[in-house]
Amino acid sequence: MPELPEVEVTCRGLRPLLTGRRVTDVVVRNPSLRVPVPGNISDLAGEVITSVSRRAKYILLTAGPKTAVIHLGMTGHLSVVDQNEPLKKHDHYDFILDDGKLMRYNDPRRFGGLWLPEGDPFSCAPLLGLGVEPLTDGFTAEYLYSRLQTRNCPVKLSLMNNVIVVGIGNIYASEVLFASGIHPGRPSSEVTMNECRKLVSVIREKLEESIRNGGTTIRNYAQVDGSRGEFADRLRIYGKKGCPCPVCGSPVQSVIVGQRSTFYCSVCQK
DNA sequence: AAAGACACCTGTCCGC
DNA sequence: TGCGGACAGGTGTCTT
Repeated sequence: MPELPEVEVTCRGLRPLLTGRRVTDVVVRNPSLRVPVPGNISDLAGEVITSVSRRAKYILLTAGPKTAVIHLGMTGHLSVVDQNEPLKKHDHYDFILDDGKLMRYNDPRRFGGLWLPEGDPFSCAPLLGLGVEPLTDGFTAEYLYSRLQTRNCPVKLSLMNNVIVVGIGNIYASEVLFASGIHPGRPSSEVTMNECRKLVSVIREKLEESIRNGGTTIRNYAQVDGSRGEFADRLRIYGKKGCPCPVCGSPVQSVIVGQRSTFYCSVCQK
């Protein structure tokens, strides 16, 4: 599923298609998601969408006084299509729009979620306690260093820990550690201040480069218009087990860290 | 408090 | 061709 760049690309694709549109109805076809579609989602009907934004890997869709919070899980996908678009397997819900189109959520693995919190959306369960956004000024080397100092888990897990920094998932964790020359299994507390400087700058570069390229499509992910994310062609280490390291040529290694496949070069990363 | 295991699902791919 | 097993972009919960 989508990591930060894929969610950001989805937001940017949705924004011009949804902003200013009235939601005339909400059709829930299959509410069964990891976080089931709430009954009050139909409260959105009649409201005009005023903004589409993102916090971590959550999409925030504000309509009138309400904000729907959408998570794509591993395989969730949002598209905006004509109202006569034929249904596909795993189409879960539609927001019907006043221009003859609808926004449709499809999710084969059903790991996604949908919330319509009462009151301040940032106070609702999934958004509470999230760490810093990596593309904001608050994400500094000093901040990262201070958070890594107190942990002994592998640095890869700290980068994927939403309490520290949000939006970095399994693909980008391997990519940024490779680009920073840091072994994914290194204890977090042994990462130096200089390495944190490198990490912060590489994380910004990689996420922004991916957003510019429409995100990463390995299997399911697609942009709102259905096109693939071209950053897949720019991955340097993720999924490259046995291939020559793009820097030194030695074979890319694969190891399980935190129950997730992890890719690294044993020569370039220490 | 932190880390690890596991659960939630379906689809796809690979080896036998 | 069929079948079993491994694996897939996330995250919440339970156990150590």
